Amino acid sequence: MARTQGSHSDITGPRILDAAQRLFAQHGYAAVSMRQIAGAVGVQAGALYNYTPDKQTLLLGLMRTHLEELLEAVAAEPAPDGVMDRLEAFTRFHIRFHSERPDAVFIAYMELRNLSPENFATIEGLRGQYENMLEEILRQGVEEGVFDVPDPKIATLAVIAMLTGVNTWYRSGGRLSLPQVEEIYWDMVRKSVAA
Amino acid sequence: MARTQGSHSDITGPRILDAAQRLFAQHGYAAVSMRQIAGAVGVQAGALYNYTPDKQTLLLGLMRTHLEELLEAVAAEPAPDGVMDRLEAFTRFHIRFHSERPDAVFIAYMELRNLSPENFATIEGLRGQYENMLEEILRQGVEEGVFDVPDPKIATLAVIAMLTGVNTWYRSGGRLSLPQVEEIYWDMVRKSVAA
DNA sequence: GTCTATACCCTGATAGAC
DNA sequence: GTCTATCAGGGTATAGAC
Repeated sequence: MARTQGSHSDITGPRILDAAQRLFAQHGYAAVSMRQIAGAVGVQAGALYNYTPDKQTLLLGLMRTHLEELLEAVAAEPAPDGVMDRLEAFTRFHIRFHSERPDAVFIAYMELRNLSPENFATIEGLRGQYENMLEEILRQGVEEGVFDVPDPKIATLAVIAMLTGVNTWYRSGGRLSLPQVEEIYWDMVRKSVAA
Repeated sequence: MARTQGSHSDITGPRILDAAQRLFAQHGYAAVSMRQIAGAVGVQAGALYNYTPDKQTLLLGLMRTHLEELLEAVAAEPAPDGVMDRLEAFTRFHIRFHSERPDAVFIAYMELRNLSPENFATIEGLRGQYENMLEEILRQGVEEGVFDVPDPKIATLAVIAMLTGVNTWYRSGGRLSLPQVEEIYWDMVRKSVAA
């Protein structure tokens, strides 16, 4: 049933973002209609436009929020002294943070095609900032002789691809606990860049 | 200009598949219309239905063909004797095969959501066959004491995620040649599972 | 702030002429 | 085998009442 009229801006806004994130992750941005999102929230399609100028901006907002939260969270992590400890902290942080937000991660990787060139550049810039943190760890480790990778940039992409791959199979309550997953991946990351 | 009537089944069929693969990879399955595909081929939308019963079957065909070709190609590779050599062969084959088919790979990973449950099961079955080949190599290597991974299944997924990640950045004619890429990744794979 | 109503366009798919 | 024409439905976004 349609609700009666009234002011709900403070709760409708977040509910729209939640519904859009869930639906975009499940069916894909292009396959989800504004009517579906509105239906999930319990309003009519037209009401969505009090909160977003258009569908594209809704997507951009989700992706930017995700990446900004990622950068804030990684900046808030305690940074150990040694490069090996920093690599371990990064690895465990990445797995933990990403496994907690499967929908946002999925969208941030899968829906890049639907961004305008400027918006794409914005998002890629944020992602690049995150990647640079790992790259810096690897570069310093190579300098110190602790790591041995022929190309820190490529090694960065390889490690991140491996770690983000956790999201394709990990489910809370499955065969392996998250600490076990962290352990397995940290073991592989550590060895893969070892001197 | 529209072409005149005539029989072109032998060339139109493959051209439809090529156009669909390119467009699906570029914009996403849901964002591409049958009219766009027809336009790229140079026919009217109705003509597509001489070649596929519907859009969904077009997608399934692309994904199944890709995975069947993958399985055929990996089966046709010479299999070395030792597990270390087999892992190296698998690594290099994977990078080479996937880098040659970026569009098909992209679709096979990104459009799983758009498959019906039965079709999804089919595709996942084929993918599982491929993954099992790597898993077998790792299991045997662990038995022989050549590799040390706590969980061969997870290690398989981790290695494949890392290797498939090449497709997100590698471009022919870029900074690194494919043999150089193979070398970098083989180095990391080898170490990551090393005993 | 939400509703209803609607403009306007595009969608997948089909029918029947050629 | 391809065309034109068409159907029924759904797409984003807006206008104006309340």
